[in-house]
Amino acid sequence: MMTKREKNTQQPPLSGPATLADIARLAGVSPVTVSRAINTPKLVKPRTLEAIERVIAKTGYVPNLLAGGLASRRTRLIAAIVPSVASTIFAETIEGLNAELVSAGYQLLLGLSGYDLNRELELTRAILARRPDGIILTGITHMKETRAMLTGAGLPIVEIWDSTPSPLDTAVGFSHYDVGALVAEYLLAKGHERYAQIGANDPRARQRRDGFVSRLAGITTVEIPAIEMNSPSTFQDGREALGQLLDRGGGSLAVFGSSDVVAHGALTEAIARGCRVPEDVAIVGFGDFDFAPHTYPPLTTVRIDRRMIGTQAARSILRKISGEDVASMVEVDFEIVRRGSA
Amino acid sequence: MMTKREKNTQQPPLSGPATLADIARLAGVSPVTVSRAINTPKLVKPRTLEAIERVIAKTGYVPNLLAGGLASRRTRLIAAIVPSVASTIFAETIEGLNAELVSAGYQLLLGLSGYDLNRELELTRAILARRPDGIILTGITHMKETRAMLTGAGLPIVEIWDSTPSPLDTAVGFSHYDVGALVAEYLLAKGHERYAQIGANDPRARQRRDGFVSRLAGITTVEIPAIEMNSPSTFQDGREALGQLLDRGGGSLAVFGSSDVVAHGALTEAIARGCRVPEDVAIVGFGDFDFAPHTYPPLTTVRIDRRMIGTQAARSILRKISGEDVASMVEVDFEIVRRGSA
DNA sequence: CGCTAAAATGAAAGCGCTTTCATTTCCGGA
DNA sequence: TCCGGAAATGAAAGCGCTTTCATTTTAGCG
Repeated sequence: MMTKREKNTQQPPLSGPATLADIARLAGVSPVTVSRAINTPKLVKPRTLEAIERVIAKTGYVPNLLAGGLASRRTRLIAAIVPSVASTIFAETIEGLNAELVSAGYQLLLGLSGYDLNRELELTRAILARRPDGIILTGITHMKETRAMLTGAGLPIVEIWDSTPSPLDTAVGFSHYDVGALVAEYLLAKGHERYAQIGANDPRARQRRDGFVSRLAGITTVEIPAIEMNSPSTFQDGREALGQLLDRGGGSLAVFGSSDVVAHGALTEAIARGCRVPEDVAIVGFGDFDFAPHTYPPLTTVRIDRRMIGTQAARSILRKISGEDVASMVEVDFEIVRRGSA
Repeated sequence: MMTKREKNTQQPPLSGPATLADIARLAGVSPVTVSRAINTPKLVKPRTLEAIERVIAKTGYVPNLLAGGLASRRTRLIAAIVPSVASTIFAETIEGLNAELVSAGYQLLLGLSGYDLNRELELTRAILARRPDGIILTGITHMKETRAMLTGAGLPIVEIWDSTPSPLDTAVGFSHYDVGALVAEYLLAKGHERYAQIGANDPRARQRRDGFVSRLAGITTVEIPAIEMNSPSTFQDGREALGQLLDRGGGSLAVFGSSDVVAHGALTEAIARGCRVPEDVAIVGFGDFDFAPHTYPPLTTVRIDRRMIGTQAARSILRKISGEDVASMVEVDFEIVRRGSA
C-alpha cells in the first residue's frame, strides 16, 4: 500500500502519450503485468485485469507497437506490393487480402510498384526496414537483388497472380500461359480467318500472349499479329490497335485483349466501324471487370476470382507465420465467361 | 589498428540480420557514425562514409526502422483510411497520395473501413499504435471516440473528400452539397417534368442528394423522389431504381445518380425499356469513371480530380510534419462533363 | 608553429515495450 | 494446520536504433 501511494504521489505530469509504465503505476502493478493484461489476458487474475483495463480506458492508452515489435520481433504487419491499385485488377485482391489480415489482427503495408521492377526493389528495401512478419509480391519476375534481399530476410513470402513450380517461398495464382491457350481454343472453335492479340507488356500479359499464340501456331498457317503497349493498357490503346488490325484488311478477325479495358476499346472501335460482332470481329477480354456485362455487345472474357487471390495469399502467409505447412503453389481457377462479343 | 583487428577477430557469427552495431564494428567506427552515415551523410567525412557504405553493401544491411522510429519518434509512416479501394473512386486518390509520399521518403499504411464508422474507430486505434507521422481519413464524419483519440494523439490529420469549415486539423475536398445543387441547376436548364435522385447512403452521397433536392425544391412543385441504397451503390441498384421510377409513370425524367456506376445502371435500364435518352430520361452520374465516355449513350457526369485529392492531402500532411503553415481547408474543383446522357 | 573554431567522432542514456527467470501468492488435500 | 504445485506477479535485461553532450581531429590563419 505504502509503495503504491508513494508512486501515485510522485507521478509526473505525463509528458506525451501514456506509456505502459504509466498504466502500471496508475494501476498499482508492474509493467509486465500490464503487458500481459494486453497480450495474454488469461495469465492475469480477473481482478487485476479489470483494474488495468479501467486505467487503460481512462487514460486512452494506445500501446506503442514500435516498441512492442522491436522487443518481440513480431510486428503484426504484412506488406504487399502490387503494380497499381487504380487499375481495378489488383484492387479487389487487396481488399480480400486486407479483410483476411485484419480479422487475424494484422495490418497491411501497401507498396505500389507501377509495373517497374526497380521500384519493386526499392519498395522491398523500404518495406523490409519495417520488419513485416510477411511480404506479398505480385508476379514471379523480380530482380536478383530483390530475390536476394527477400530470401536473406528470412520471412514468409507469397507471390501472387502467377503460377510457378519454383516460387521464392509460396505462390498463389494461375498460369497466364494456360489462359492464353484456353482463349485460343475458344476462338478456334468459332472458326475465324484471322487471329490477333493486343495488350500490355508486363510479364503476365506476355505469358497470356505466348499461350495464345503458341496454341494457334500449330493450327492456323497465317501469321498472328500481336500489338503490344505499356502496362496498364488503356481503352484508347484498344481502339487504336483494333483500328490497325482492321486497316490491314482480311477476313473475319478474332482478338484476345490482355485486359477488359483494352478489349472494350477494341470492341468500341469495331462497332464504330460498323463491323458485326461477333461475326466479323470477335473479341475476348481478360479480368471480367464490373463493366464487362454492360458493354455493347456484352464482353466475353476470362474470369478470375481476384478477391480470392488476396484471401488465399493472406491465409498462406498467416499459416506460414504460425509455422504450419503451406502448399508452395496454390492454383486459382479461371474460366471463360461467354457473352456477346465472341 | 590494434583495436580494429581485435574487434574484427572477436566478431560473433552474426546471428540474425546485421545490426547497426555490426556495421560499425566491421567498418571500424562507432555506431553513431554509422547512424549518421545513413541519415545525415554530410556530417560524415567522405573517406569514412565510403568505408561504411562498402560494408553496408557487402552485408546487405537493412536498418531497422522500428528501432529507429522508437528512438527518434518519427516513423516516416503515413496512414490513410478509405472506405474501399475496389470501388475505383478512392483508388486513384490512394495512388496520388502514395506517389507523393514515396517521393518524400514516406510509406503508406492503408486501412479500409468499408463505409463503417465503427471499423474506422478500430482502424484508427490500430494505426495510432504504429505511431505514424500523420493520418489521413476519408470524410468529416467520425465517431466521437475516433475524434478524441485522433486529437489526443497530436499528429497531423488530413480529412479528404469533403469540405468543411471546421476540420479536425486540415481537410482537402469539395462540397458535395454544392455538387448536388450544380447538377440540379444543370438539369433544370434542360426542362424536365420529373426529377429524382438515386444513390448510396454514405454521408457524402447524402450531401449530394440534399444539395440536389434543396436546389430543386424551390423551383419545382412536384415531389422529388430519392431512392437510397447501401454504399457502394451498384449497377444493379441503378437499374432497379430507374425501373421503379419509370413504373410510377409521368413525364420526362431527370435523374442524378450518386455514382457513375449506379447512373450507368439507370442508363442501361432506360435504354432497355426503349426510352429516348436524354429526351425521355436524362441521367447525370458522379465521378467521371473510366467507362463514362464509353457507355451508350456516353454518360454526363461530375468530374473530380480524384488523384489530385491524394496529392494535395500528401502535400498538406508533409508540410504539417515539417512544421510549415497549411491551409486548414483545401478546396478541390469539380465540373460537369457534358456528354450524351443529359 | 601555435591557437581557435569548425568538423568529425564517440560515450552513454534511453525510446517503450517483451522476454526470460525468479519470486510471491493462492489453493486444495493430507 | 501445513505443504506442494499451480497461478500470478515482478525484476532485470535487452530489442536496435537516435539523441544529447563531450571529446578528438582537422583545418584555417596570424
